[in-house]
Amino acid sequence: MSPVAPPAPEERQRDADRSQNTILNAARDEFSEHGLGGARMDRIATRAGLNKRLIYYYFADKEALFQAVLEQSYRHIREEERKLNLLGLKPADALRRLVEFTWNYYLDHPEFLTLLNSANLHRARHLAESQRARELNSPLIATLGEILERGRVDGTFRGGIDPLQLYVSIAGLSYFYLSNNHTLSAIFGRDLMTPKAHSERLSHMTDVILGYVLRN
Amino acid sequence: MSPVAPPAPEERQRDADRSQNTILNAARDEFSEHGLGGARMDRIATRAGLNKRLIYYYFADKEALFQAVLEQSYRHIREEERKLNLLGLKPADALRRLVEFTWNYYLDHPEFLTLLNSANLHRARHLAESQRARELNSPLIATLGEILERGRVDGTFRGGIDPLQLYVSIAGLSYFYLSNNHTLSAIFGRDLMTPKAHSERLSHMTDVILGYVLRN
Amino acid sequence: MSPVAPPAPEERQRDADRSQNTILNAARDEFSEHGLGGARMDRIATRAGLNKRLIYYYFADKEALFQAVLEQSYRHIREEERKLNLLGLKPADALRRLVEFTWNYYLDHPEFLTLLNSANLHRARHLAESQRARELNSPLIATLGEILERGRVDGTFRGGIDPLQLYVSIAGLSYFYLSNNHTLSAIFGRDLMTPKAHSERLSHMTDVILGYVLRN
Amino acid sequence: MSPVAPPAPEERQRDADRSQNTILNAARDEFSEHGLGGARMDRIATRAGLNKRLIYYYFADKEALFQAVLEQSYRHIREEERKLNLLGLKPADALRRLVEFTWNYYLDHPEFLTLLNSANLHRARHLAESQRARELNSPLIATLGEILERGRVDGTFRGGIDPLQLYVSIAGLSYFYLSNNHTLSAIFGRDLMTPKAHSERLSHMTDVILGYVLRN
DNA sequence: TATGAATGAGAATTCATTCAT
DNA sequence: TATGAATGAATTCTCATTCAT
Repeated sequence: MSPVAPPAPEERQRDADRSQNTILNAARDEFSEHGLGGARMDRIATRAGLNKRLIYYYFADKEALFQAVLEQSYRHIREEERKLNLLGLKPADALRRLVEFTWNYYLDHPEFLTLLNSANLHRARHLAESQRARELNSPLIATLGEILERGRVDGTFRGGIDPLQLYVSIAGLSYFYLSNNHTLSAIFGRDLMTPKAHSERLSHMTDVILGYVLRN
Repeated sequence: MSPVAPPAPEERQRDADRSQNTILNAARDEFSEHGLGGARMDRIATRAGLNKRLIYYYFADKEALFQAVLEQSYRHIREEERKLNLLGLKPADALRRLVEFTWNYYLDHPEFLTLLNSANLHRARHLAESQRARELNSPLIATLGEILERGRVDGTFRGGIDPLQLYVSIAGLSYFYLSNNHTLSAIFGRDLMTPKAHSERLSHMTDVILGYVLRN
Repeated sequence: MSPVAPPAPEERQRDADRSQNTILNAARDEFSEHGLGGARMDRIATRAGLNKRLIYYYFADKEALFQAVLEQSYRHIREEERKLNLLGLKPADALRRLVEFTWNYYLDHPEFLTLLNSANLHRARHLAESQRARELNSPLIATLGEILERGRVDGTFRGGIDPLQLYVSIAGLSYFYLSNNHTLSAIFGRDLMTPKAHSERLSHMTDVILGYVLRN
Repeated sequence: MSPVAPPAPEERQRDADRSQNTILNAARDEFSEHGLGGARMDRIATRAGLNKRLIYYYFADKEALFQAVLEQSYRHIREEERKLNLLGLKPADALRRLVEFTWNYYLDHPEFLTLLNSANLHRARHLAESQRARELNSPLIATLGEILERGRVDGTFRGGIDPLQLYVSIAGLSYFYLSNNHTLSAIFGRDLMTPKAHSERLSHMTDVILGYVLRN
């Protein structure tokens, strides 16, 4: 007779959830370090400290796992974006805040950048197949539209700015620097990842965005 | 007597060069479509129309081949950059020209973007091991420095702009849009690759850069 | 309800052991027939009746497999040597017995000879890397030392004989004949593998060893 | 017009002979270091400093090359054996001389041992196919027969000794020690290749052979 | 005689995935 | 839910050999 009582159903469920999450995190790390093609199911299992077979129990296959990781990552950044509360700030401050947030998020979540690269290498097939692609739309586009409009109305911002274009620009300024920092460093022989370099970059990007947006 | 003259030694030599080049181009396409991990030596051979063994005859292994492709790609963009002759233009025009060139180059060479992504996924190890990493430094940094200085002197540009920061920003504005166009399109439900979208993007980027650089 | 009881855990475990052993035996045959360089992993799998992938599941690679085979072979001969119980015999009889045992072991285990040759071709690198190299030391050296001492004391043996030298000589007399029997036969045009030839050789070797050891 | 006169026919012949010999020596080294299965045609070409294609020009294929190497090696030891002139010595001295010669030859030509091992691994197929196998028969067997007979007649040697058995024994005593020195050293933890160890071995072997042959 | 280019067959090893329990 | 054993299909890389000159 087993001395340990079998777990109650809800406990088992909790274990299941925990295992799934452990796998997802392990997979996220593996995919972001090696890309989809370079990731190894074996390593994911090892990272998760779980049996490889279990991955297939919860996720259909490598592709589905990658899709799940991608969705999770998008969900996470979207949640963070939602917390920003930009509309409580003056338009120029809201933009400063957004530039700063984008920079810091990418800095703190380098895996997000490489995951996006992988997703694009595969032509976003994993998003196209996702049921929840639309949920992944950034709430910031609408917010940004409103900020730009307010700024235009109060006379501080120039008019005619497409929020999506601006969103892409803000993202691009951080993204390129961080995503390509290895090649940039190798080629320009300059360490781009020191705290000083970081603060210079943030300051530069803020200047660029505000320089563009502010009615001189 | 053979009716066809035997190829001169230089000619024969050129066969080897031609094979090597064919392989390099095929490899560039394969790596850029699938990444380093997803690329298949078999497919490279097929694309090149050459025996797989020959790839190993000329290049040590997959890694070395990737490195060669990367070097070639850098060399190519650097050559094009060199042709730009920005110093013959007025500072503001020179910046417009540079934004436009960067955009068009990335647009015409999507493989360059994905190769860079792969290189960075591997922490630029392939550049670090390259003998010629330094040759790959962009001539534009110096040129950009001179343009910025001239603009400052003639009173059209603000001062204190780091050429490297500006270079990275110009690149980033194009890069993010093009490299991530699949995920962006999937999520925002907007086709970013129409001619109209392209010209809007170019116009936006030019405004951003000049809006930042011009003294009010 | 399944009519067959599921194997107990120890049973299942034994499956793994059995597979490993099957592989080891197949590998031993393949390596001994073709040498390390000439052995084929595919053939080992076929001989074992198991999937080739399984070999890599249990053994890191060809080299590690060879090492495992080598260790197993040494362990086997050492076990047999241990059973000899030479100290229960009179010194001269003990030597006769040892010569006979060595001869018969080599005769019955031709794979041992070729494995040793392979190991030496590779400068015993596989033993050097073995954790258990020391366990493979022959118990016979000590035993032989005692036998020689007893014989010396009872006046039948000459003194001053190094047990290791004698051990090597006893082994060498059988080894050369059996390991090189193909070239010897080809060159001298005499079949060395008939029963008669065998018994003549054994008799000759015994004479050589005793002729040397006995105090005239 | 070429400033260098084309080589005279006999010179070309000399070049051809030289190339063949260079290849044979390179092949001997390669085969003896790696065995037949582990030898690489590429490395042989590199060792020879000649084009790989040339090997195929002179030798049909790898097997034929191995056969040629083997024949050459046998020819060489047979030549040296022929120079020994044992019949000019007293029987016991002749045997001492032979033991010593065998030992030194193996010591100075370790490649001969590994080549023999390879040949035997392949069941002496390469000798069987050789036209000149018979030439490779050792002249020592006859000589040894005569020595033994003289010794018997002059009362120093026991009778009834088979020269072939004795030849094999003399060879085996040296062979095992030298051919297996790596495994022996690894297992017994004793360096067998010091000058002191060598002279002890030679002395031991001489004692063994003479102890056996001498009439009490 | 000599050589650089090229190749098909094969070899070791890897990988995602499934079986059996 | 969880796992160790097993596998087929690749995948990278190697090798002896031949082509073309």
